[in-house]
Amino acid sequence: MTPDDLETLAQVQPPQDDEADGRKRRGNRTRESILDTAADLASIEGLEGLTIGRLATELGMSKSGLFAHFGSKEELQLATIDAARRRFVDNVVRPSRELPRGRERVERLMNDWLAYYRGEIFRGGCFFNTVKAEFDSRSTGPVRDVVMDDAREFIAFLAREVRKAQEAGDLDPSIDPDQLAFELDAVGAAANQHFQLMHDEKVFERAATAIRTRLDAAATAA
Amino acid sequence: MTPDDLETLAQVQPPQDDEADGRKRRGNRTRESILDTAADLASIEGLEGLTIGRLATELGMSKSGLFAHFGSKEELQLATIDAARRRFVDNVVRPSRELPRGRERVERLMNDWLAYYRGEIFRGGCFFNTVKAEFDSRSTGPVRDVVMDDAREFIAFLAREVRKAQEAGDLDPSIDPDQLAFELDAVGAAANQHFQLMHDEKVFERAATAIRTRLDAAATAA
DNA sequence: CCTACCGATCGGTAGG
DNA sequence: CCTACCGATCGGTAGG
Repeated sequence: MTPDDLETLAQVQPPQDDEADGRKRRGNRTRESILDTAADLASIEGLEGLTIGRLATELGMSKSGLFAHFGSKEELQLATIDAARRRFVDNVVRPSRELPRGRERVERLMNDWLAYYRGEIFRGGCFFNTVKAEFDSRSTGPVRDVVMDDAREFIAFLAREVRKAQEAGDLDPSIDPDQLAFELDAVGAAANQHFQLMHDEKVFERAATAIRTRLDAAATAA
Repeated sequence: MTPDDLETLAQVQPPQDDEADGRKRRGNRTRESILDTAADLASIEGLEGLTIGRLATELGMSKSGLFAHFGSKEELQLATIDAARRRFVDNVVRPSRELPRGRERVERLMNDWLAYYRGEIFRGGCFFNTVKAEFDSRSTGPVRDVVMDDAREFIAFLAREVRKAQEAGDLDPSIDPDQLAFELDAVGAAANQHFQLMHDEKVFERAATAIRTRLDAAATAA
């Protein structure tokens, strides 16, 4: 459909750094390290369980010193989601871009995704699975809306990659990309949750098997 | 393997009621209604987000009046899980018991499960999906342990039903029941989460399609 | 089942 | 980026 638009997934706002004295630069570096820690904490406790006091303690700074970087807890939550999205894109979305469109790229993407779960790129497992579950039944608000958009966007991204593999002649054009994307996403989320809950690495073999079976069934008899 | 042991899933402790004056009976009724409300709140906010103050307000009683029924927040959390398990068993596990073992029973089970999601039997969607995600990356403790055991037990229950369908000759004996159970569980959990997040009922058609495809592929060519 | 409390922590602010 | 605070709420207790 659209070209290789990982841009929609990676809305990176480059930190401003236009003052010569380096104070803003230092401030931005502090901000980034705050958000990295915040994303790790939130992957464990969620974005509500992420409290300013605990985050400040973890960083060895005062609550108000930390708070000065953000106007409110909601701003902190939204900035944390942005930082987490960058980490997700770097680890899961970007690497497979170097491969040509097709089944091979889809498989690489799935492998990177499972490796990201297994490697606990966030301290508490996938940040996005945690916050999706946290906000899925809460009333609307800016944070919930962003979480929902990201969830939707990732499945749409998977569906686009399936469609490209169909156009490349690797996958049967008659299958429904959205259906396959839903099933792939379900398997990945389940693998992350079971791994976090049971600490059993075998679940990744189960997930890989499920993904392979799904792609084999969708493959063109070439 | 074992017989129709839904007992392991439904460890119902019948309320004691041995005093003639009805005070205990009333107390137990109050306790049950507290736990029903607690399970609904926890399905939205999680078992940590379930605070004694909010629960008391919702029930129109004082914090300490409510607290008298439980010795600690942890006791309240564990009792809430018990109450939620009963509701889950009544709605998802029990109905299909009336069918003979086999593929038909598995399909009935899956249908009841999706109907339970769609019908929002808990106010915030499936209680167990919420608390699994909440506790999956937390450090061990009694609550996390029970949540993990329940998750494990449900997948094992699905696997047993698959095995019975194999023994009945409905499903190919060469397929791995644990693998199929993992995939069925993944699809169900994803359907619940997407429904809660996007409020789109179409996800249940996707889930039903995924389940049907999985069972068709596992069916014996009869 | 209640009122009345406890110390700790929450998000946030004043003022520097 | 700090100290020093605010009112609200947390889990829990004393005493009835």
